[in-house]
Amino acid sequence: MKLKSQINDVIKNAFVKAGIEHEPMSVTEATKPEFGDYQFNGAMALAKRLGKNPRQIAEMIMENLDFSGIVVKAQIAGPGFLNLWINPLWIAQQVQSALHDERLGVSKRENPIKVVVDYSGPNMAKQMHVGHLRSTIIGDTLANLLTFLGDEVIRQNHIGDWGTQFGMLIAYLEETDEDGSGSLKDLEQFYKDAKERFDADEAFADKAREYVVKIQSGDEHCLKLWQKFIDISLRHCEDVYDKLCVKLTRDDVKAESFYNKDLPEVIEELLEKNMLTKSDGAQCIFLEGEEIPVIVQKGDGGYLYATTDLAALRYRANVLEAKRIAYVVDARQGGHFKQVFKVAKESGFVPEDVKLEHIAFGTMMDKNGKPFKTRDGGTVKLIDLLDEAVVKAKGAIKDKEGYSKEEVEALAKIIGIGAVKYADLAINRESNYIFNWDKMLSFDGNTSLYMQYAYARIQSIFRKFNGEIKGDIVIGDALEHRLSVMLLRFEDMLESAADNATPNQITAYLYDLATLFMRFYEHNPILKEGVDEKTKMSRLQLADLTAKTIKQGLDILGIEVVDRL
RNA sequence: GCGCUUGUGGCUCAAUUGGAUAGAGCAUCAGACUUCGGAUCUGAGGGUUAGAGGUUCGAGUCCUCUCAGGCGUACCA
Repeated sequence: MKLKSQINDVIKNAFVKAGIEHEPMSVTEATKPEFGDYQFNGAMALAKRLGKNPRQIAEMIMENLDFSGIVVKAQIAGPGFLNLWINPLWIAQQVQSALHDERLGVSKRENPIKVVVDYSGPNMAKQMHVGHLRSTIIGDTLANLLTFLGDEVIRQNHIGDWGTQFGMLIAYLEETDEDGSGSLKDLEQFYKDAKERFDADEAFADKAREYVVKIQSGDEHCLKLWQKFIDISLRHCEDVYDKLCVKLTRDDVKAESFYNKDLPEVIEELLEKNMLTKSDGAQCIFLEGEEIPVIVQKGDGGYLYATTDLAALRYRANVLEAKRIAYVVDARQGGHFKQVFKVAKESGFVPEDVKLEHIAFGTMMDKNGKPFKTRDGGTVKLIDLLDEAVVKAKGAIKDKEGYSKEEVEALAKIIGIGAVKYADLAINRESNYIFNWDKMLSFDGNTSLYMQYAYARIQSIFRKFNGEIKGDIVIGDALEHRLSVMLLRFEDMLESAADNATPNQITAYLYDLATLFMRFYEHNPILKEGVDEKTKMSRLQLADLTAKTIKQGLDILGIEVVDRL
């Protein structure tokens, strides 16, 4: 249900009837209930151009409004706001049809496009740490969202599996534990040990350097070791993805090394296009208005990550045929992406009509606003953080007696992981955010627990009712009206969240919806005595669609619901 | 130095992309229960949106300057 565009149509027709020409303008949601359901502010904007006062224009529109369909009432207010009320009968119908639709009335895109979402991107030499959390879950949410809306989403996990450190790592692997079963349990420790060995023993260091060259030249033995190392490291990541309920699989992995064969071609094509300048021995692209060049080839002939990113962009635009490519990467790399995108367009690696986006996000901070670290100053391993979340969630479960031990485990996982994800997704992704266990595991406020509670509470109504729902929805009062309109806004909200890549729009919506439902439920009894059958049935259906919408919304965020908690 | 970015009640965050009296939660205070799950609901206090100018019918949002923080600044990714 594209509610907004339906109301826009009503306005547009009024403009046509009034004989006013104008570029399309959209209504917005009313800021207050007294102002109706939607408002149109265009009269003010048009006033100057038409040489009329805004209230006059608003009146012209109002006189030509069709009040026989969606809109039943309009009112001019203030300098020229046109407040609009939606027909409750129409709303009731729409809610009912949404309830009987698998997609809750959300339409599939008429013109779906191929979208690449690049996210997570762990480094195979190290364990995943908290820095990967945001990319992983924001990216996954965006991918889920676009998939739900009907786009063809290609998830891409651009893992870091290439570079000089792998020479050292595989040399150490060969020396200590060639099958990798034991010492690689903790990658962080493994890396530390290898580095120590590297610094202490000159012979080992030489071997490590030699192995770098050998992998790059395709030496079979070294490649085998390398592959083993990557496999084990990737399995660590998959444990994390699994715990996080993130949908990334091995099929989504396109590692850095995948683009190795393309790198010389990238340089060659840039040469042909006359875009390269040699500076201090390195191949550079100097962009207009940019002080620092993009270096694509080092003085020693080696390639850099800008080169790989260009190769990846080329692949994604031409082979994968993506029309939108979204990089969910830390905001600090903004400069890098700005430049690389520019080069990609200017060189023709990516056609003009392909949309390139850097979905930037801020850093995770501790309570004191400092970057999130362990007590002794190390990076926090993601897997440890998630395990802790589950332990803490167990403490939050009130009535443990009602469940078996396994049920408590399962519940704690859903609650704990959901809390971590929701807290992250609920804030504007571009700002840094402060990580706080107590806040995220609270039942109050805009948290996953509040949402899960709201859902469970509605399920409890249906357990108690345990009958067949029939009859029509009737909008009985202002709260039911507002709740219904909120439910119908679902698609508009999702579209906006998808366009801007802003998961916090989803959480904000869900929170508003749940809050509104709680108020509705407090004031409008459903199963209590004295509620007539028709009203009961109508309210049950509103509750049903609310629960389904919460569930669908959380599902897009990759968060599960439970019937009881 | 240059560039990017942020600054909103005590705290954590919103604000439909320039719209009406800047909204929530936490905390504080005051209410509502023989609970359709009170893990709820109703209400109150708390703001010169860092500061100063400007643009216009209208600015937290756009422009300029100042102050304060964060980040980035050519052969790591």
